[in-house]
Amino acid sequence: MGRQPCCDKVGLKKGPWTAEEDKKLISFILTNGQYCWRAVPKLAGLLRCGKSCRLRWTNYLRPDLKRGLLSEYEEKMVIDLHAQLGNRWSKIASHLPGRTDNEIKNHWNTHIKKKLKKMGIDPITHKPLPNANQQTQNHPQQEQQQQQLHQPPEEEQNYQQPLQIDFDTEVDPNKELEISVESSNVSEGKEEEQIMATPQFETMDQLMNGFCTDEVPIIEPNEILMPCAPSSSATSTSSSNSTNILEDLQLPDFEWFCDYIDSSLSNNNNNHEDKNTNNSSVALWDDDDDFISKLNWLISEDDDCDGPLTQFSRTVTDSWAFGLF
DNA sequence: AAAGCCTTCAACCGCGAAGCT
DNA sequence: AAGCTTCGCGGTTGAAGGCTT
Repeated sequence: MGRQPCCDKVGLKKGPWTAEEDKKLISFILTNGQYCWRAVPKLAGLLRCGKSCRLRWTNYLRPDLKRGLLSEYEEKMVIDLHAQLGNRWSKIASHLPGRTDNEIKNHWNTHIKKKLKKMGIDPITHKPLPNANQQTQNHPQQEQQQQQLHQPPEEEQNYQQPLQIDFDTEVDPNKELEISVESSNVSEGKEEEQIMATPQFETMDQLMNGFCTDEVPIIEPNEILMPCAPSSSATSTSSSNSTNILEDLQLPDFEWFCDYIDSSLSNNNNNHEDKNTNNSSVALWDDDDDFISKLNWLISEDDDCDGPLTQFSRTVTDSWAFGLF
C-alpha cells in the first residue's frame, strides 16, 4: 500500500494565506497549543491541510519570530554554522533564536551565497574559489573580508574553526561535511553538543565590526521585548555559562502549554479526537469571547480592551505582544 | 509606458524519522 | 515486529514586486 497523503486534499485551499486564515490559526494555537497538526485545520475552521498550518505557524505566525533581514552577526553565525553543519537548516536555525530554517535557507540562497561568491569563497565548500587568488590579488579589500570571515581576531581564537581544510587536496564538495565532522572527531550528537558548547564569539562589538547601518534589520516590537535577561547577558558570553542561546534569551516557551494540554488531557486517554470535546482541555474556550477580543486587540492594536486575562494568554502576551503598548 | 527579466521569499512537495497501535 | 500516522526537514516552485531595456 502506498503512502497516504498527509490529508484529504479535495477542497483544500492552497497558496497565500489570508489575514482571516491567519487570525483563525493564531486564535486556535494560542488557545489550544500545538498538537496534532492534522486536526488543527478541521478544529480551527480552516480549509488547509495540517502541514500547511504547521508551516504557516512555524515560519510566519509564531510570536517569538524575528522579522526583517538577518543582522551581520546572524549572517556570520549562519556562515560558520553552515561550514560545520552543511545544509542542515533546522540545526542552523536552532542556534539563531527567532529565525526559522526556511528563512535562513532563503537568506542563504538569495544573499549569503552571492556575497561569498563575490568574496571569492565557494558557498558549498567554504573554500576559496579556483580563481579567487587572482581576484583577491586584484582586490585586497575582498581578501581582507575573506580573512575576517575565516580568521577571527585573536580574542576569538578559542572559537572553533568550522573547517580544517587542507587546501592542497582536491576535495569533493559533497564530502566536505564528512571531512569536517571527521576532523572534529565527534559523533553526530557530540558534534551538536560541541557546537552548542563552543562560544561563537566573544563580544558583540567584535561581531559587529564592519556593521553597516544600511543593513540594520527591521526591528519588530517583539524583538525589542524578547530578551528578558539583563542586556549584558546577550552581549557577553562570559556572563552566561549556558550553551543554549534560547535559554539565555529567556524566550517565551510555548511548549509548556502543550504540557498543560497534555496533562489536562491525560485524563482522557490521549485521544486527540476527544481532546477538543473535553471541557477541561478547552477551558480557555470558556473565555472565548474574552480571548478573541484580546486577540482582536492584539491584532488591531485597539487598546479599549483591558479585561482580565487567562494565565496562558497573560504569559504569552507578557512575553511578546503585551509589552508593546 | 510596457514588456521582459530578475530577485525575493512564502508556500508546497516528497521523503525519512519517530512514535504509536 | 510490522504497519500506519504524524511530524520535521530540505529542496523546489511560483507569485509578486522591482528593475532594466
